[in-house]
Amino acid sequence: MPELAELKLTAQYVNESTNGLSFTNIKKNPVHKGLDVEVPFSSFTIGARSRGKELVVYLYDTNSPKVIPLRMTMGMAGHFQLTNTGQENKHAHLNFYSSDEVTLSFVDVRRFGKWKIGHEWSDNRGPDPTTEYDDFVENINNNIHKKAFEKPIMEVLMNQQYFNGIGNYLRAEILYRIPDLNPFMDARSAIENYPDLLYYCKAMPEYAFQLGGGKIKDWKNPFEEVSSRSSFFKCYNNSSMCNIMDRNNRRFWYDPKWETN
DNA sequence: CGTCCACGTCTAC
DNA sequence: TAGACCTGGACGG
Repeated sequence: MPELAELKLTAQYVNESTNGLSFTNIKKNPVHKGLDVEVPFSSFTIGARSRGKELVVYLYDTNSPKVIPLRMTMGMAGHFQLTNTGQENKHAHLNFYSSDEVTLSFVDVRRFGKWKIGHEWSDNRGPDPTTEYDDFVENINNNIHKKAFEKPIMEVLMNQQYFNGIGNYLRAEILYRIPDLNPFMDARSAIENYPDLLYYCKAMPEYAFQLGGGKIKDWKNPFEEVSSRSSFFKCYNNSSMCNIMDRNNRRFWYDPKWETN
């Protein structure tokens, strides 16, 4: 999916693009199998926050202090787009109609994104390593004795219970930035012996955010910023690096010096 | 034309 | 631990 940095940019985009707008209803595209979203307010404003790979859109009643959260994930390609009403994207699957001739759409070509009204953050996902760093570290330290940390660090970095927001490109770029760490080392030893590792789980997504997001083909940066992709991607999808399919069938990119035969 | 691949979960043997 | 869920771009014949 869009990973942590893209989620953060998405929340920022929702907030900036809908500033001053008043919404009247939310409609699901009938081709999508997801749940319908009924908003019991005749008029509402919206605001978004991200935490790891989740996004919550808050719906604020114009006529009362009531607020309803809408929990979302972006799947592999989900993003938001503000268009003139009637000009919505072919793959717009949730449309937030405003009374100002514009519509905010959740656009998701592959329809892997999900949503659930009335819910905030999932409790099976850990703290955000960028905005809740101390909690993120504590959550790992409190659980590091568990069996989950006996797996290779390159796999454990994708476990959202502990590394909420780290995805396939971030794990590759994080591990590549720690030259002495063998990415196939068990996670417990890796975390105990390479204290930089947890810090990089905060620093790398923050860096990607500053550059305007990962800039991978399926994800459209809503700000259209010109970012220097090459300064971020040193390993992921780089043909001079090695890659293998991991136990979860995701391609892991890594430094050839760790090549396993 | 066809096959493979993609920033992610999910649930069913 | 496979698949299922999806579309579309890249690339091969």
